[in-house]
Amino acid sequence: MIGDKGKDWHKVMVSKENPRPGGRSARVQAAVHQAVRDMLAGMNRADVTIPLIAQRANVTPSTIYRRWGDLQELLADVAASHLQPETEPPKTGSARNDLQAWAEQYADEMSSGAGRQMIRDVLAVSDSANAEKCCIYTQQQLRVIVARAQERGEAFPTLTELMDYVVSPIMYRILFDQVPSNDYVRGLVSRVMPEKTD
Amino acid sequence: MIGDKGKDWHKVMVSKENPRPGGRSARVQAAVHQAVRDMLAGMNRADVTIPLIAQRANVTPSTIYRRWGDLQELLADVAASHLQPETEPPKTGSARNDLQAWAEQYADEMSSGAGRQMIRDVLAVSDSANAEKCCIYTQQQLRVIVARAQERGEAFPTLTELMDYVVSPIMYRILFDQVPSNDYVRGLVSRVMPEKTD
DNA sequence: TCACTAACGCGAATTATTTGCTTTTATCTG
DNA sequence: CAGATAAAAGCAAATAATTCGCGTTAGTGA
Repeated sequence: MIGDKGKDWHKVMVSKENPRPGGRSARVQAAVHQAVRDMLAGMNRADVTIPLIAQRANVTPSTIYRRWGDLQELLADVAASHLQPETEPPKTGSARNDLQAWAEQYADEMSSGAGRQMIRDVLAVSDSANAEKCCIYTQQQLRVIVARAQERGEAFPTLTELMDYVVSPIMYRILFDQVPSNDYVRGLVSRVMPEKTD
Repeated sequence: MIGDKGKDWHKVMVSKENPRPGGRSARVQAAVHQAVRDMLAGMNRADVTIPLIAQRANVTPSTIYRRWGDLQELLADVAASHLQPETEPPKTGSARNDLQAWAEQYADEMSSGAGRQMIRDVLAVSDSANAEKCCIYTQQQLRVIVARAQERGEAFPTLTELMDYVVSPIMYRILFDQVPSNDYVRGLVSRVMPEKTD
């Protein structure tokens, strides 16, 4: 039947999400997220409070408290949803170049003031669900590059090796040390690639 | 002159510390830190508030607000001061074993509930001074091991390699992924050591 | 269309935070 | 070893954030 009038496709689609994702609830979530992003961009972090966010989102503070609990959790939620990459790693000539380009961009994004802060926000919450999400996003990106290499028959590190020897050092430096330079990132890539002229 | 009665040696010693570290100020700091540790150990994290800490430390809340600003900064301060190792890495037979033993213990400590939480506390604050402290502590430990290897003339990775390929992957997993197993840590150590029977 | 209820809004009660002022006491000077 | 000085602590009132009970709105399923 063509005009099936599907009566419950969305019920299935979102079955694992919030029990009542329709209309208003979704609007509130969007408005609150947007308000947080705007305020984070335009003012001192310490001045961002839940009452202010609520005002800007045209929502009652108690709504935010009931849905998110406290500011930290809200910030972590917003940060995690922005750490999700929206595009695949760009294709270059080779898998190796794909990796290098991806790693440099990853390091750049995460090193920026906004990126660093988002990571901190995600990690600040004791429930590590958001942190794991970030890890999974990264792995998804890398899996694409690994798959391309396989298709072409190029020798390539495993996903685990990439996480351990490229992603981890970048993230450690961003969090604990000074931000990684492009040269540093290129060095990490060289280290995990099978011998090559470089 | 022997009984020099040095009148300002301590002024020099602590010149980079708080401007007034003597007596009362130090007592307050100790009492507050102790109160935080006790409460963190014995109750739900979400129930730890500054007024409660103040009560337990026999101090006025405003004292804490004035010195530390907010709960996050206080927790970060307490966590950082406990992340400082108090002993040198234990000596085993070889530098390689020193490294392996140290890495396993490091991973264990940091993976524990308390350890993870301390790291999160340290990272949660935007001023990254505490985070850098942690990094420096780790490097100090590793430098001892590297120096021992040099003394004995053993081939050994550089400090940078150890940070990038042993410490970073451990920390990444603790923060974003599942906690590293002992086998995993041993694998990391094998990877950075010059070819060996393993 | 109607019943049902999750999620929101409202406002009062509670709790945390800020702030101006006073008091204590570490540190410096003579 | 007295003062003198001022940093840090205490106190309490004012402000702001958070919680909570209860009534209302509006997705959802029949």
